[in-house]
Amino acid sequence: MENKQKIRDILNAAGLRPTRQRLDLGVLLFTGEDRHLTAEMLRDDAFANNIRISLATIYNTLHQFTEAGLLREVAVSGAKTYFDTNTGDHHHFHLEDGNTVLDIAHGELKVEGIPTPPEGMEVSQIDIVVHLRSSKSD
Amino acid sequence: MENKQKIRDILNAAGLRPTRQRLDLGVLLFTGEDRHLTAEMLRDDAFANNIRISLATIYNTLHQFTEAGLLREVAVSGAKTYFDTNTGDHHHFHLEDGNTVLDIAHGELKVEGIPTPPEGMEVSQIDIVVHLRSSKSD
DNA sequence: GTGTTTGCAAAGTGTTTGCAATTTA
DNA sequence: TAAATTGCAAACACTTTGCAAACAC
Repeated sequence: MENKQKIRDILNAAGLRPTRQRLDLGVLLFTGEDRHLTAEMLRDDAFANNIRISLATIYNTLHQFTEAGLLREVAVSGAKTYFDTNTGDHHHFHLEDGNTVLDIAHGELKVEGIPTPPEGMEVSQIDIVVHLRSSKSD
Repeated sequence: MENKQKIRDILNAAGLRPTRQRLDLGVLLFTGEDRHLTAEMLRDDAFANNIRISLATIYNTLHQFTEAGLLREVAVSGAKTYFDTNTGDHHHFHLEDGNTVLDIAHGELKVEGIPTPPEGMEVSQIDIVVHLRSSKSD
């Protein structure tokens, strides 16, 4: 499977040992479309693909990948932490069901007038979450 | 104490019975400056003011106030839920220490180009969090 | 009095940690 | 083989819930 080799390269570049678990998760995360997922979603996905990985390792791996710049943590709302495989500059829709996060295409949304941070502080990131509710008018 | 009467009016208007706990918390929340706080911060604040209230009631009250439109829930990051006594249209700074949330004055920041929500959805709220880190260059 | 609210303790989520066993280089 | 990684179970932080006692109207 050529996917595995690609992931192996990514891990090497990030200085992470290509263990079975990291390779398997890497394939799930970095093959195909960009995704937003929680630790639990990834665990379920792994299970569905007959990959046995403990939740602790899922968490470890997600954080290592994030530290290596392969993922981006997204704080949308509530208790769960989402990880985004799209590390580029973009923002998010968050659905009221509390379980769905979608990308807003880069450029579709812009901030105007970044406010001056308080003394001794600087902006490290700007997160915009557009909360959505269903517009049923029945 | 005239504060108590003001809070009593607010509670009445919101259809909430003016119980001792709701009055006391109301005074803490709606007297003086706008605040951002977690349930635990409010509990500590209450204790410091010799007000005995269980954490369960703090949570209940925060949610009831939020539902009544007296507070606004702010999802900045991490596990804790912040409640903002400023229910107006504004956004937030979030400090890297993970414990401080500050208002960005209304108008200092604007979104340009609100993206089209997916089919059947409509925008219910836009949250902007400007994450800050200390700019120490020592 | 009657329905609402409170407070406790217990249960529930989502996440992290300690550490022995396993795997990688 | 030495160092890094895994997995389990236990610990954790934050929040919610069930229900009897207390309270507001």
